[in-house]
Amino acid sequence: MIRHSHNISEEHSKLESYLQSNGLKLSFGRELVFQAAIGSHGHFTAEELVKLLKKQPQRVSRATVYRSLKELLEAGVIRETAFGDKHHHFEHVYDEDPHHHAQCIRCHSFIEFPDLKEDTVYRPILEKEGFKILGHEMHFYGICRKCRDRNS
Amino acid sequence: MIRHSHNISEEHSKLESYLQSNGLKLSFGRELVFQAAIGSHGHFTAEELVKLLKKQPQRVSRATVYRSLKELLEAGVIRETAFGDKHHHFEHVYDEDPHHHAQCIRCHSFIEFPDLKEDTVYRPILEKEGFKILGHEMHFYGICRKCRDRNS
DNA sequence: TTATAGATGATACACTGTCTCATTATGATC
DNA sequence: GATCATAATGAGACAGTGTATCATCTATAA
Repeated sequence: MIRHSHNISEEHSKLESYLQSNGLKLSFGRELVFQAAIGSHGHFTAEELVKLLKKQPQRVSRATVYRSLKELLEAGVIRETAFGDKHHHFEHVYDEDPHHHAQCIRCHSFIEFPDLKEDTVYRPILEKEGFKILGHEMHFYGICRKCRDRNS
Repeated sequence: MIRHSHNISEEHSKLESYLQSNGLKLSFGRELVFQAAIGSHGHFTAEELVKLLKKQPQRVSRATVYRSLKELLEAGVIRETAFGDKHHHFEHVYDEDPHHHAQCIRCHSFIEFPDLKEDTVYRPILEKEGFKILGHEMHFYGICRKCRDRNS
């Protein structure tokens, strides 16, 4: 069961209103980065988009990809998922069920599980600090079933 | 209220048994990295330890620091905390109150807030998957007060 | 003593993300 | 359409992080 709480044009509107309220324009480069991000499945990294957008007829530079990703992030179109490695990981919000990740510290595989709104406990605390929450992620770490079996 | 669920020699034993079961020796370099990691407060990055250990009379190289940190990680003496930037962050397990982080996507500063056991909702789900939970972290991202004020 | 295996440091390296700057595009106003 | 101000872009330089290599050193066992 996939919840279509968002649709693409809704996401696009988010971007547009973010751009407008910051005096920015919906340029061709931004549009392409938006399309690439929305068109992705699962996670992607900035560098993956860079490579992807270098292949296209209408090429987009690294600088633009990084800049646009930051905007998409602030606009709430994508969110950052924090894994323990050196890349920034993103995933888009559209058509995704909110979910979290549990990662195995041995094989680095991860499993996803649905969001159950556990974050509500913390929201008042952060808001009191003046922190504007754009999103959150639960990150469990441990040993996955395969690695446990392998050991015993 | 600080929970002393661990003590230093216990952590040291963890390291020793890890080394032994992997045919490694408790060398002077490893011992120094261990001391530095355990002696730290809050988070630290690999590079911070590198700088710290370069100042000491008994100098330790970058390569050794990175190697040893990986071992401490697998031994369970330190854990990785996932921020969205390009550094690996660590913190040691000994003598720490469980807490979480909210990070600003503009200035990368973060605030900490105490753990409120929100994870209990998810534990049954993960256990059913055969995942052995070693720990978890909540990671909020957004805009901090300073950066919000700066904009308006 | 010798042999073996691990430990180390120096260094080269690849990669990620940031920054600058000169150039180009955009769009509003006249 | 011409002009002007402002934003957008790409190229490339750059700094920082983490990895890999390799020759040398150390420790331990035989």
